[in-house]
Amino acid sequence: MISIKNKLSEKGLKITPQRMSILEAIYSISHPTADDIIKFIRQEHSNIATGTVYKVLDTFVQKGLIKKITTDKDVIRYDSLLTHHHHLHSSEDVLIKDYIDEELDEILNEYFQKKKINGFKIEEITLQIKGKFNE
Amino acid sequence: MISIKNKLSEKGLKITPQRMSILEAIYSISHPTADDIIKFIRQEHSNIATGTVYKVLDTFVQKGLIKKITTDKDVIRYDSLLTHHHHLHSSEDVLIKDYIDEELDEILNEYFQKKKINGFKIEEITLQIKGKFNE
DNA sequence: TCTTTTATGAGAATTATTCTCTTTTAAGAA
DNA sequence: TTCTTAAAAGAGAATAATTCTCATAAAAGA
Repeated sequence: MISIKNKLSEKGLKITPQRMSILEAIYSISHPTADDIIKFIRQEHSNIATGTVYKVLDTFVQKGLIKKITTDKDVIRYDSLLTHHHHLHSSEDVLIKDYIDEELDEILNEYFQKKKINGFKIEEITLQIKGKFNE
Repeated sequence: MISIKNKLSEKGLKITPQRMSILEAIYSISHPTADDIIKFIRQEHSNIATGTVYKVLDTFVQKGLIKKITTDKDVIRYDSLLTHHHHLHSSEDVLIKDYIDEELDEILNEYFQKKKINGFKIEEITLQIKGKFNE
């Protein structure tokens, strides 16, 4: 809990029970939607206004505490893993898993160091790897 | 126009004025949203029901005539470019450009031929390349 | 403890999308 | 060409996700 408070104050955010619950929820649920977070908080703790959740999530994204993930399949999801990574998307359902691969990142960096894209300055490369999870 | 008809009948789809307009719109607008398509058709030609547009877009995706693209920023967009490619996403606005790079695809294929991902069978790899477009 | 700024709550509003059901139409058969 | 029928389109209601508004509450520093 102390570390959640720290994460908020590190970013200059006021510490409120709502923000702490939301951040806890994001750490507890894998790639949650806003609705997942609302349900989690309402079941575990007290009530929370949906508007608050959306507003706080925006704030967290702005401050770099979490990231958005998008898929073809449904609404926006949030990701608490901040180290650079990619995503494995199930082609059959909604499942998403994080995929960390520094060797791959290295290869991509080298590749795009040589091969410039005309009129475009790369900031971040994320792979959407679509496929099938077995068992 | 004949080629649009052909594209529909190739996929076993009935040729209707609505489907032709929608397909035309997708070819005319870069990475349109459903709403972009509706506006385009209503300004150029006749009226069309929004439900029809959504239904037809789904059908087209199902049949492989177009693909969905997602961004962090807004709603689902559609892509008429069918050859495998990646996307350059502006970090400043909503602009998306197609990025075709067969050399890169080759490198990725080779890489993942060697390095298997445990419990996952890759079907398609798409890069989301975020950055800045300079004029 | 007080003050001020910022956050939260409640619910209305908006937006995107889907659904339902009736009417229309494309396309192959006669 | 006309007929038949399955499939598509239309209209608009319904739903879902998200945003907005504004009054109230509560952090955090003075």
